[in-house]
Amino acid sequence: MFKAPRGTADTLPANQPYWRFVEDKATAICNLYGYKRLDTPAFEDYNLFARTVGEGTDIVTKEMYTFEDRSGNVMALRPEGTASVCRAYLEHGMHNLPQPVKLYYLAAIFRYERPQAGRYRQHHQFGCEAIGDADPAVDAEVIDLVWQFYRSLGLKELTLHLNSIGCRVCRPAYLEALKHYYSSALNSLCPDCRNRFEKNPLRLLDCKEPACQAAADAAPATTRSLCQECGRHHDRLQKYLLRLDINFKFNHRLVRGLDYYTRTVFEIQTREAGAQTALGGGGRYDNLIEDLGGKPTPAVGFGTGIERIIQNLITQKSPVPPVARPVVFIAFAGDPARDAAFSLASDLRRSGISAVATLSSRSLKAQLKQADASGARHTVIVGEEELARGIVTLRDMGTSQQTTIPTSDLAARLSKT
RNA sequence: GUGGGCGUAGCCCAGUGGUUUAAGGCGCCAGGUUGUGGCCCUGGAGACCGAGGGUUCGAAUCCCUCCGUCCACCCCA
Repeated sequence: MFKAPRGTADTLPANQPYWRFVEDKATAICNLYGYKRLDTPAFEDYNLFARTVGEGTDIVTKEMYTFEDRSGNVMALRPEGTASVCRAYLEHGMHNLPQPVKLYYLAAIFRYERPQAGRYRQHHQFGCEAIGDADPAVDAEVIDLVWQFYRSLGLKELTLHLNSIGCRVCRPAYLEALKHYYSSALNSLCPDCRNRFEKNPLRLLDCKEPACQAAADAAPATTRSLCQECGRHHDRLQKYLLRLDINFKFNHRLVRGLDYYTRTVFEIQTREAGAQTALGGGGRYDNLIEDLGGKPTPAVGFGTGIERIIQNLITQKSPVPPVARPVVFIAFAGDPARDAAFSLASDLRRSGISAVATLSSRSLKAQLKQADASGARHTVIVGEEELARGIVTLRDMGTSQQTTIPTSDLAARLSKT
């Protein structure tokens, strides 16, 4: 028997209400904030991701689905959303539009990981990008958008973590200071951290090893080494967040795992859902567009995981809108009426009334049972007697009240309910 | 990639001192009402007990390997 590939899942009808709910809220919030939808291909040139996410990152080195197509082009399934959006921005000359260009996506994301609670090989993200404006008010708006999105879903116990990791001007000096701080304690660090010390010192701060926690906690904060511009940006962003009444927790150890971030980085964390506390995150990436061959273009955005949101909704027992139910179920009494019932269902649908009918020969009892399970508010019963008189029996499934009405009045009657 | 738990019908699961028609519940189908649902009763279908190999007279049950799944690390959504 075939099974869904490891780390992937079917979204069954029973779970669709959650997906519909989350996607509808995402769409609504984007309409509210003036973000336009952009869909991009599920795979891109390998180098698009390698260059932006970072050659040395875990995502690129061991998590990307990389393959050669039949012409020998090296491609990769998208492991994140931002690079594709930036590629599309450049490809379609969106710098000619009023800036910032505000875009959102709902897309499948692929990473070859060992699955566990809240972590899959194919997951889905809702993300927004505001490209072409360096003002911290844009950072604030993006954070506000995702925060209000979570609120509209009814998510509770969320914490916004905020940090600034500087820019090309001030980060080199900070990294030197960080390495200087760590250099004396190298032997007490975990092997990963010793490796990070050489390859990506910023990630030293992110280590979860208990032995390294103390060192990371006491490490110099990025914000202490920010250049004047970055410092001012960071301060102004915080003022905007206060103005928006959004609480945040300053977290000097928040650095994020993608190389393209500059200045603002943030993450929204939740208590629920096991070890996966990150519901969403993002930040500013002022060099990314330029690195892809465009003019220097500042930008900021976020991505949030839909599976993790749904997991939270479920553990929180949040109610979600139910799926649509049929208005009417068509049953027949006795085989001679089957064809009439079949046609009646079709006629009702052509009038825009959602109708479900029994298609094969079954007892009326079985049909009523199906009608009950379908959730239909009414059941129409057509039998030989009704056929002869040009009427149908209309049963209200809630009250069990039955009436007979002329078949010709049925559509009008059902439209009213 | 590393470590641990678990794999019995669509779902939840009993059975792991070796010999069973592999039990039960939900769901499904049918009947109890030859034109009527949600409750109840009765019956039925549905499992080569994750896969392969081994030990044995005999394995769902013991051993090995693999696969899958879950949880955690790593990393992230």
